[in-house]
Amino acid sequence: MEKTNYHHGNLRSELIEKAIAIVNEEGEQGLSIRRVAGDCGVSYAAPYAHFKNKEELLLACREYVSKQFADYLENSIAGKDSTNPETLNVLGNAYLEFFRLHPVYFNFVFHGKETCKMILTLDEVEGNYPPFEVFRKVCLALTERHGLTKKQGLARLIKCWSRVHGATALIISPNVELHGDWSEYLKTLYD
Amino acid sequence: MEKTNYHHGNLRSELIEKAIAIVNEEGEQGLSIRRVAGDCGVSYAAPYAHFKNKEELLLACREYVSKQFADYLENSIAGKDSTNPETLNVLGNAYLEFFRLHPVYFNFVFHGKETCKMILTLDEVEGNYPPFEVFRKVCLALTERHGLTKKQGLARLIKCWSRVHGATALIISPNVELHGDWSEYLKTLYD
DNA sequence: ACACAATGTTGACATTGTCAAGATAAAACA
DNA sequence: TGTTTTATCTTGACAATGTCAACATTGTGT
Repeated sequence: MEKTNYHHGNLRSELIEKAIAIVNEEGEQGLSIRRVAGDCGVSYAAPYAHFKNKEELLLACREYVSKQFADYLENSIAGKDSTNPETLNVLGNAYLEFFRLHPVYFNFVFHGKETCKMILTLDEVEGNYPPFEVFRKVCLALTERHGLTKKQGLARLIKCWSRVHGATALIISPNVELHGDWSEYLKTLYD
Repeated sequence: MEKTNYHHGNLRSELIEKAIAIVNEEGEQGLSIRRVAGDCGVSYAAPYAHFKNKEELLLACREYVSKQFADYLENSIAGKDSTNPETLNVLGNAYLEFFRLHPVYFNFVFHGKETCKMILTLDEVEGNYPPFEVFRKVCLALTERHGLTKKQGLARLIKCWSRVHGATALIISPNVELHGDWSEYLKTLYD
């Protein structure tokens, strides 16, 4: 494993990780296939053995980050009661916190075709966007527990996601300036 | 004006318009300086007499679109009473409608540094983001008319913008799929 | 041991952003 | 008016990049 350098052995994964590292350091516009390849110590065309083109690498990166995002959401409510309405707030806060920790990810992930494909429904859908799934499960539990209709439950799910997303977009944006502290407005934004 | 082709006479404006046309037809990734120049019937380096670099052209385009956006918002409430709370809803609907008419603009405009710079305040700020200004004025009138504090008024402004933005992001996204009609959920999203 | 598939390398080409040097027209000025 | 200055445009050049084709190397299964 150390004498031969010809076969990397783990290239696909490392390409994704190095690409994400670049996005974190310089933003998406600093990312080139050739540079990622270089960072992996591999020639500039090597990535094409693993990804059809740049867009596919980006897609894999967005999926990778989305998985991290979903995990972060899961962890925030680990052990909590899904039928407690408060849990939905915890989830919302985690949503915001994740992008506060990684501001670059917000535009990176929610941008581009074929990314974050999500079907807005209370029912389980194979392959639905993982972060959305976390919200969906909580909302489903809430809905069943409190005897709401599917339509009411879905309305709540959509409302919650939409509001948290909108608030995050505003709070995270480097172009938006607030004189004062966001915490004073958070409650208004969510509920 | 027709015999000489050397000097275009209106290049800066036409560059912006042709660039926006390309964004509308093929999205931002299909836009190159050289192509825009070609569409204007001018050589590939001509744009550099008007814009320092590609980013400056993009910036001008985003400003151009933002102005259209602000005009659209203004028109939606022309002649309406700013002290009527309903006017804020009208504005929110116009926000959504604008991006329904031009879905590409949503990511185009709200993306990139130095774009859509806005200062969240109820007070007038020279050069604040024009579309935001429309919302701000209505909220200010509302605040004064109903004897709210500045903080309450600002909270309302932020809440409104944030919610409308979040809802629009969801509704507009080509990656989000809803079984059914958005109109059933709109009321929940806004209020 | 051998054939095949997976993976990696180099060379090549088109596209693009950007600059420098020079051409041309318009505007300012004497 | 004729000249000079400035704004605008053209061509040529270069580096970075995405992508492909041809070939090299390694691992795998028969």
